Amino acid sequence: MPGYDKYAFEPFAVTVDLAVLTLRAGALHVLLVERGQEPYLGHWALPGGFVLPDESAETAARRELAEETGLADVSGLHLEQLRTYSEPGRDPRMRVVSVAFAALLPDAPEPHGGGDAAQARWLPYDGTEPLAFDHDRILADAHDRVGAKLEYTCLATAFCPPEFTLGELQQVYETVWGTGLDRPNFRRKVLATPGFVEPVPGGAARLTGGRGKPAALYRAGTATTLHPPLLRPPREGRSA
Amino acid sequence: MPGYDKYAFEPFAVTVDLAVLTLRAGALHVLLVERGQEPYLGHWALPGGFVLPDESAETAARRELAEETGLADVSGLHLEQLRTYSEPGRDPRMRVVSVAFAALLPDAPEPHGGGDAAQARWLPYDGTEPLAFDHDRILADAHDRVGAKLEYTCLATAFCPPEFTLGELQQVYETVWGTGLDRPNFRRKVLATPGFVEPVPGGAARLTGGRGKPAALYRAGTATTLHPPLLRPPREGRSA
DNA sequence: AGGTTTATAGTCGGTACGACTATTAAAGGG
DNA sequence: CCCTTTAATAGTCGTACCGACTATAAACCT
Repeated sequence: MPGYDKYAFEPFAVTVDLAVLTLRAGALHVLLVERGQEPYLGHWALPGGFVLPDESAETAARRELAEETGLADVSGLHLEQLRTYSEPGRDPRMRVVSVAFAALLPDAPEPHGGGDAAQARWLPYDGTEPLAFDHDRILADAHDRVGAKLEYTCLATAFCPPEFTLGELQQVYETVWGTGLDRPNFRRKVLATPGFVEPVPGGAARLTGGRGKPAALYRAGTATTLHPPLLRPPREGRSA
Repeated sequence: MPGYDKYAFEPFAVTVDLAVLTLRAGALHVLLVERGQEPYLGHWALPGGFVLPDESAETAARRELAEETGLADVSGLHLEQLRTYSEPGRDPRMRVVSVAFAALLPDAPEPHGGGDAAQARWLPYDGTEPLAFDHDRILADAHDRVGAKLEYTCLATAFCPPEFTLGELQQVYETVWGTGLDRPNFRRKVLATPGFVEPVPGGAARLTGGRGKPAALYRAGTATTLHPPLLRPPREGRSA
């Protein structure tokens, strides 16, 4: 290693942790794996793994995403770096620095333990999961980040299939934020934002399994940011 | 290392890189160090260094910040993790994963090479600096992040001394965004946001060295977020 | 004193958004 | 087959907020 004193630094293990979020039946779900060894044996944890020698953290994250979800093609999925967790004691065995990512998926099938032996499952997110290591904090940070980015980006479409209704898009906001939104106002706002969604030409209704008037279908537009933003309703609970 | 196969991972060097920003004479400046060895000998680079065995990245960043600026107390300065850069080839010597931070300072004295031998200097930021490694990208990301956070947080006060005028606060926005703002409107917006700033009781003027009516002094308030946000004027240059 | 400079106060019109009502198009039940 | 139910879509109204602009106040300079 020319140029570096070989004792000037401590070598670390570098891993990625993934907060994989999706909407299932109107509720926010997160992909978790059950730990098969100590520490935290039997606890739920975020999927993740080591960064390989020739990988960037982003590459490793996408590889892990494919392995853990069992999906054939994860190239189109939204993957976003959250931040890096590096507290000295966060893994009792050794010094591990973990780069955390959030991944957003349309409703996906139950994973059948792709690469890893440990079982992976979708579990509903309620903000109070006790997870292994500092993973509950990572998950909470992921939720915060996604909720904030819904306000000023077009990120919500990452939770939707290629063609979706405005009602489904609204469900994304309501589920992530945990609030209700007025339907006509939401519709007006989304349609008034150029490039957020564009109508599917012949898009009458999807195969109508439901009651009521079938909704028109839309695709994600080309815009990435919302100007002006779509602000979530201010919390009533002003603490005194 | 119980529980880990000792060959399951590659050890990495973990460093922190700092984009230290300040306002000097109405222009955005960044703290840079001149490299004293290959690679990039003689190039400007962001200050930074290795994360020590018992440090988190945040702790290492604040230590480096103190060393490089030469400031006695950096505990009150705003320090924010940007993201982690981990491309395999970003340092030609070895595998280095770097956690990048942005630090915001009120106008600070010229650093006199605190801990490191390499000279550190404030240089004006114009967005086109060719820096060592991928530091120009880190710096651009820092600028983007700070500009975005000015919109929906009270971050601007981190660039100001403990007591400041509204004109100085406006200068922060104008300098970071590179746009002009209407002074009465800016004033109305800031004062209408509860907790953004609070007036200094006996705060007439600062030692008035300037011409014109002396401005009232304010301190940073307790609020951290701006609801509704203070949006930057939309860019006119809609590319075709 | 008069003019310059900068801070502060106030006005006015347009846009956007929250709350609400009305209409339309499907499914289902008697 | 009509009538109810359900959900999507259309439209209205008042207000908060924001951009653009004008007016006043308080310092300094010559």
